[in-house]
Amino acid sequence: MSWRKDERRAERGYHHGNLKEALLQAALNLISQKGPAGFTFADAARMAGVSPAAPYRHFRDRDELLASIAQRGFEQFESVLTQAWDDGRPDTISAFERVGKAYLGFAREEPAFYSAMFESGVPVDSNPTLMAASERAFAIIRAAAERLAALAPPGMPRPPAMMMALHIWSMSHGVASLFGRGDAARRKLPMSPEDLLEAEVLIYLRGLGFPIDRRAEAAAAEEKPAGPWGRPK
Amino acid sequence: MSWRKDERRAERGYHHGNLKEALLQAALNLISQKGPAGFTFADAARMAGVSPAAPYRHFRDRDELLASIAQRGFEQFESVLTQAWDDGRPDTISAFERVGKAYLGFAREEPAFYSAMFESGVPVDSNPTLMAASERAFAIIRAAAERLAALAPPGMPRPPAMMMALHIWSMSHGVASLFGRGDAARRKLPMSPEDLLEAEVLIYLRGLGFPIDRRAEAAAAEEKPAGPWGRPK
DNA sequence: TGTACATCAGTGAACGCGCGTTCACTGATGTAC
DNA sequence: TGTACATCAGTGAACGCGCGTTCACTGATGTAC
Repeated sequence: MSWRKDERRAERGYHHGNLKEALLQAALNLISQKGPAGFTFADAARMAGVSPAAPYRHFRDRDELLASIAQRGFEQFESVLTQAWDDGRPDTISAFERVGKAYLGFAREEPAFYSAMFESGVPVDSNPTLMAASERAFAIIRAAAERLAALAPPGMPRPPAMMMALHIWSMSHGVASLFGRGDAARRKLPMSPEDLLEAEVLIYLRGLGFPIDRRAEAAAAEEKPAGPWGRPK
Repeated sequence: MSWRKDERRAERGYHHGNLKEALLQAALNLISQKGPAGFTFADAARMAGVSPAAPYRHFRDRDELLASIAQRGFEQFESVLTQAWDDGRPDTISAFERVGKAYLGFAREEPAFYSAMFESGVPVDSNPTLMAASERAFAIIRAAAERLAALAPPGMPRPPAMMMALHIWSMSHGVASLFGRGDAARRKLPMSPEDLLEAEVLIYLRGLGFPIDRRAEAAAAEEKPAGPWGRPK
């Protein structure tokens, strides 16, 4: 068995070269396998092929590693949302819908990041750089809401963008963490989380006075095969 | 130190009498202190004042204990929601609002239950009785949505109750788990989670065609002191 | 270009600790007669 | 009413294990001259 380790070492030499990165990747792997609770410092070291003392050169303790992951998660999240938003092209509404889908996509494809960011118990506001990363991600949603609010038809009271952003965020997070997660705790749903969220946001926007076509969202409900979804008789 | 333990034993005799209950309480305590990850079987035994082998008479392992807590959580959740709903008295809309507040109240006052139910990684659908308890709780929201849907004014297409229920649930869970939690991971908000959720639901219902007074929800936004909330200029 | 030296990343052995789990046991309780 | 016995809940000692953390160390890298 031990030749494996030796071989690894032979390949890479005494110095790893990129251990910090490797530890983050290893931890991510472990989190996505066993949840944020089920990874240990020693585990990560083992997976990266170094001795259990090596990680201490890069992280003070397990919590610091976890916080680093959450931070990187927020950065990647921001980048995904930014790309989806694409500064509101080609039009605000469809870009907005793309952001919603990107949100769910991230939660499903990166459950390890998502749970480190939102469910690991890392208190975001205790770490300034983590806090800043989190706020940069939220800022995308907020900017999109701002643009949407500016689109308010004449005669309609312009909704506060911050409120809209918080509403949209809570809808997205709610759907993602109940029905759209990438792990075993995902709850079954008689439709795709994407459709559920899209209908939810459209109805909400109509409630704010936006002229949303009623058929678009009705279609989302009707197209599905019958089931607990409860097609109206 | 050991007299403490002896004294405890002297008080209660050789048999504990209600150990299963005591273990559940102990675990709840530990979870609310350190999160669902931070409690151990041995810890719970110690807190209940019994030997580390004693819990095995009542639970196969840690996971079974955790599942029991989640189950009890859903039962209590159901009871809280049922009481708040009060079969739609005095009128459907205000009872519905009460349910929303009760949802947030439960999440804040029972963070240990809430996280065992929704964030502990216990897969709900792997355990039939847990699944059933979860469904009974959701059924209250669904029943309320049903009554609300039946209230649709003439000429308005009646919204599918299941969809409404899922939308409301995701909003409530989103607000609760981002802003309304009872532990350190709670995010700061320029208003109360209750007001945020209430406005969100009202706007949503208006989007479905319900005649919701616009002032009610505007008030929620305006009454607050200025801040990041972004009072319109 | 070569050499000496400082710096740094990773080693591996060691430690104390608490956990999960098992075991034969013992004390208490309930019940049959 | 009393006694014998079965059942059951909790004991406490023991185990192997893996974790977090420390330590003096060593091998590699970079740099000053």
